[in-house]
Amino acid sequence: MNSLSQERSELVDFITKAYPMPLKMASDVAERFYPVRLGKGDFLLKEGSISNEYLFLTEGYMRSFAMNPDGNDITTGFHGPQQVVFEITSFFHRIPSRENIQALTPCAGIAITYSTLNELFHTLPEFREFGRSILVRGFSNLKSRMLSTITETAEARYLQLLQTNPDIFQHAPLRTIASYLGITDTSLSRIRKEIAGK
Amino acid sequence: MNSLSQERSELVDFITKAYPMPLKMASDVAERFYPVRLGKGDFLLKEGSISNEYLFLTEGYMRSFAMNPDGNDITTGFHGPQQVVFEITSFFHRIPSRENIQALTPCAGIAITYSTLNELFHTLPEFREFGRSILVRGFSNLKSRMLSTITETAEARYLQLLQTNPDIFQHAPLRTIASYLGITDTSLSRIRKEIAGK
DNA sequence: GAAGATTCTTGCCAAATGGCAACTAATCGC
DNA sequence: GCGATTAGTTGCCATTTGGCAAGAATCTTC
Repeated sequence: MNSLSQERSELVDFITKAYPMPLKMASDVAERFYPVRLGKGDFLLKEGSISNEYLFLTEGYMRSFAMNPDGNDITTGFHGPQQVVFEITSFFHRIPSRENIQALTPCAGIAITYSTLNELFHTLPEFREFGRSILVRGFSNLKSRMLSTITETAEARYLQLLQTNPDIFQHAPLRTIASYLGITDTSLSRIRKEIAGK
Repeated sequence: MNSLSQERSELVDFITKAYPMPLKMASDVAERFYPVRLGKGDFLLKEGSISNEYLFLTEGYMRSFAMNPDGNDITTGFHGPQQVVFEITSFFHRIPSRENIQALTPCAGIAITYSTLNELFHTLPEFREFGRSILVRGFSNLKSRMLSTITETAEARYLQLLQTNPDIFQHAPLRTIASYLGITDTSLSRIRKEIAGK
């Protein structure tokens, strides 16, 4: 596992790539992040509580999921290294989350709390641009996922996920991936069989 | 049609509800918005150009849509009075939009440009909180739409849209609503027939 | 108000996906 | 390593949705 200072240095890179700012500013920000370690299956966030950590993941994979009325869990997102992980609605509105965030593998990262993040936004106004860029990126990704969900077949979406996010297939069970794609595990199994036969 | 000053006053209300801030600040912001009028069918944004207006719609209805490879247009969103209309990816990344935004009815609103918005963010740091709240709201809505798209039947999504956004049915053709729901106009027609028979 | 365009509906059949249950394969805990 | 649990596959059939084309209804436009 990387040392805390290595993790902070990764974060500085990440911040300055997302929005160019003085290195000193990015470093000051990174200093405020504290280490977070999660075992496989551990929760970063549980349904009903308020998302209060803004986590920069450096190692491992996580997923977000919601329970639907029938009691099935629906994967709403996957998260990997070099990504910011939190539940936006709960975090910014300060309301209980309807989603869970759970480690698929052992995870390492560094985080800050909601109040520290706001303090940073306040003392370093330029840093808000980073916050905005994370929001915009997430929003854009979700928009394109939405479009592909309503226009493409499950097979096409599966192939696209395989191409853009191959790592996930090594860490998440297919049942989980199926729900992310909006289909049942049975259907995904058949789609894979169909593809394999080609 | 409302006067410009009425529109600005609506915007002040909207801003202070989205994020509490001094009335003076909200008024100063609203002063910078200029009127925009669109006839039915007019475009606020055309695919390939950069979304450069941050529009607060006061009257009328619009839709966003993307062309899919087969040449069909897919509605990605509907917009009504008291909503902010722009294409986030293009606007903030300053890249050509893959979406169009078009007036479904005659529309009135007030707008600012990208550069004026940034200028306001710079001179009134607190106003950024409003910008953030608009992003978070849009993101949250899209997340819940995404979840319902992958978990619910087309009929359930139709009924939900009918309940949460009934106005749209008076202004948008069903074909347009069908693509928003991720189904064909044929299927929507059958779903409506099915519901009517109950 | 008549011709033309657009929108909506319907019939027919095909394709995609789901539900359930049985079965097999892989993994976990001890 | 072994029993128990979890994950993945498959068969059978039902349901949902799509594709296409024709027809009906509605709306533009002159």
